[in-house]
Amino acid sequence: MNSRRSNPPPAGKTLVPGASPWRASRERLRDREVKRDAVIRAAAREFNRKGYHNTSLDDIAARLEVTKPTVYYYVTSKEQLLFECFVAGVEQIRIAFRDVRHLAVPARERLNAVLRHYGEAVASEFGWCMVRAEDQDLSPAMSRHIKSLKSEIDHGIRRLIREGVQDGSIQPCDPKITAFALAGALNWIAHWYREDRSLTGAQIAEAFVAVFEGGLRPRGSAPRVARAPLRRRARGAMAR
Amino acid sequence: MNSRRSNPPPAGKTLVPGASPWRASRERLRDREVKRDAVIRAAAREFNRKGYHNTSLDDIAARLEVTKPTVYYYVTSKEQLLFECFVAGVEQIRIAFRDVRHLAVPARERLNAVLRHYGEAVASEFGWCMVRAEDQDLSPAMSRHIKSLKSEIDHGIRRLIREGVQDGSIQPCDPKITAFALAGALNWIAHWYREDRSLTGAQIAEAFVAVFEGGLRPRGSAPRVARAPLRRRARGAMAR
DNA sequence: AAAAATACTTACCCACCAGTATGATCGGGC
DNA sequence: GCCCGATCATACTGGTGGGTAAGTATTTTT
Repeated sequence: MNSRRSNPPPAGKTLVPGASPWRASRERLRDREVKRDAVIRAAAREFNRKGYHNTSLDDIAARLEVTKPTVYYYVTSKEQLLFECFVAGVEQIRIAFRDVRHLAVPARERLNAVLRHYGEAVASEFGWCMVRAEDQDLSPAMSRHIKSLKSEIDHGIRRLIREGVQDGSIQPCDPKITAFALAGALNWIAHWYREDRSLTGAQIAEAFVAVFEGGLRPRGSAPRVARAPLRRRARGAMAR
Repeated sequence: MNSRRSNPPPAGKTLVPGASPWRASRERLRDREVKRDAVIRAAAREFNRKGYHNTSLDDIAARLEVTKPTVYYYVTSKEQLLFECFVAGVEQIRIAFRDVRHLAVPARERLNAVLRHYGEAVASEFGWCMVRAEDQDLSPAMSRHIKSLKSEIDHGIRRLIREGVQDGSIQPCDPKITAFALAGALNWIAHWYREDRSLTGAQIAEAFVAVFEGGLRPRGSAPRVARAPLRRRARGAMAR
């Protein structure tokens, strides 16, 4: 492959974000962790671009200007690569929960803060892996682990909703179904955010929270909007 | 749509939902369309269970108690199989738009009706394929076709939102981001509905619409809930 | 300087799978 | 009885991609 190697004086490439650390590895940075991180990050980028199954380890290696066995030197399997990306993404959300736990504000405010960080995490480079890590693609052990982490987050959201309903800051609702709606909307960001980057992750999260909070129906002014008939009627043509 | 078809004396298997029509094919049922439908339906089920890439055509064939070439007799490629499943799912949503178009009710009501059918479609057997049909997995031509259909639905939702804002039935908001939030929440149903079937698709859709409409913040009573300080503060620990 | 650990590479294996060539079987029309 | 076309099976190919064996260069340790 490239076999560049020993490039001491030249290669003054400061540090391009997507570049490979092998380039300047001649000098220092004997740090294994740094390289391992680079491998995982490269994997995340490729998974994000082409999906897990359409990305080969040769692709990832090529992106790093290395060969496949080198990737295996830092990682034991492809599935571990996906798992690490997943954990990297999910960790941000767990931190958000921790940060918010001991705040003396209504539960709805705490929930909003978590959802904002959630949205940003999904829009991050690991967002795709976090959201799309399928249990089907992973060994039973890792599948269970991932499910457990996902469940933890899900129940964290439900808990905040429940607390909000109790302290009156959130409209009475079913915590489970509401949590699914909120998380689903945010998770889906990973699907379209690659192609439409007109907003930052924080802006999207903020806008979503605004939608969740206010709802579609107008508030205050214009209280009653034609309590029209209809409702329950467009049936028949639908029932496949 | 289903299989079955005159079941004379033998093969008295009443009618298992996931059964293969080949079973009794000994008699007649020379109907090509019926079998083709069964193939696509079986594919949808397998994709739903194990994902597109983890499902081989041998799996699908085995499920039908047939061999792979038989599947190819009714379908030209694996990607076409996915495409057909996608179209089957998306068609239900397009019908919902058509049904609702000429209704003399506020746009929010029309939107709700569409969203309800949308949710039911996602919870249907083709929901997974519709939602997860990745452009990455398909040829450029089919990818474009799918994107076009998805975009059509997306813009249909945006349009209803825009009309709702104009006729006053929907709170002023950004149609694009709001449509993403709504569609995302509904799309995500496909991810968890396989494991948690405690509710029907219609019930879920109804509950989601209620959340979208009302929002989290309580209405009417309890108007101001501790306009507390905080807000914008849990930073630093997050910026990874 | 020799030995050992580190960090890679080249070259390979092999399981799996989409897709196909070929041919068997069966029903119906003559 | 016989051909014909529709329907399906057996048996194969070709390519891809995860994973590995074994060797090489470089640095560190003793």
